[in-house]
Amino acid sequence: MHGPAGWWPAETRFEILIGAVLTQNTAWSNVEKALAGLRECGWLAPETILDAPEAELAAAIRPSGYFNIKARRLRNLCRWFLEAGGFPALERLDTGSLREALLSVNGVGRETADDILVYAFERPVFVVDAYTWRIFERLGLIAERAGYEALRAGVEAAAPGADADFFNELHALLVIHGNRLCRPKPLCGACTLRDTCPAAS
DNA sequence: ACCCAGGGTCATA
DNA sequence: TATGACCATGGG
Repeated sequence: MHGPAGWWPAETRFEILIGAVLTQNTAWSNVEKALAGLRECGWLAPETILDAPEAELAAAIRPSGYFNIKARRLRNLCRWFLEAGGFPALERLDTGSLREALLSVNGVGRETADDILVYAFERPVFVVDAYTWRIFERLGLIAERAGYEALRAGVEAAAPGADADFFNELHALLVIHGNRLCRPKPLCGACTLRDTCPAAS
């Protein structure tokens, strides 16, 4: 009914890693502006980002907020990515090892790591974010604030055999419909079902 | 003027 | 382990 969401919005695979950092506690509309700034400078690949002066890098991503910190985090991530051998080498790691490697980067926390695992490496991982807590608590699916790992592993265990596409869509829909600024379009008034209402599709 | 947005690190207790 | 301060922009 609501999908497919078609995540992650990016032109290249590495751009997903960049977007995952830029969107930390930030509206995606602002991330798009920052990505456009990077695109203008030709700074969407790890080599070119590392080659850029950090102050200018920060200026390019200014609209995404926290630009000084995020400029440093992007450089940390790029340095790690190249030193690790890029996608060909990283793809050979099992999901647990790859997750640990991502978490070793200063600026990459659990949610950012899991974003990258699902959307750039197509691993079956459940991403827990603020919307997940809000929605799961509201639905009574969790009694109190369990830890991040407990909820992630719990949902993954509850969906045995689910592939990366499943977790891709699940997280995307939780974000899209958990967003207070993204209310569903109202029905036309004559209709009672969204499926059949021409105004709300 | 305020609240919110696809978090994470660091210092402190 | 668990809080709190800090980072900072743009739209509703």
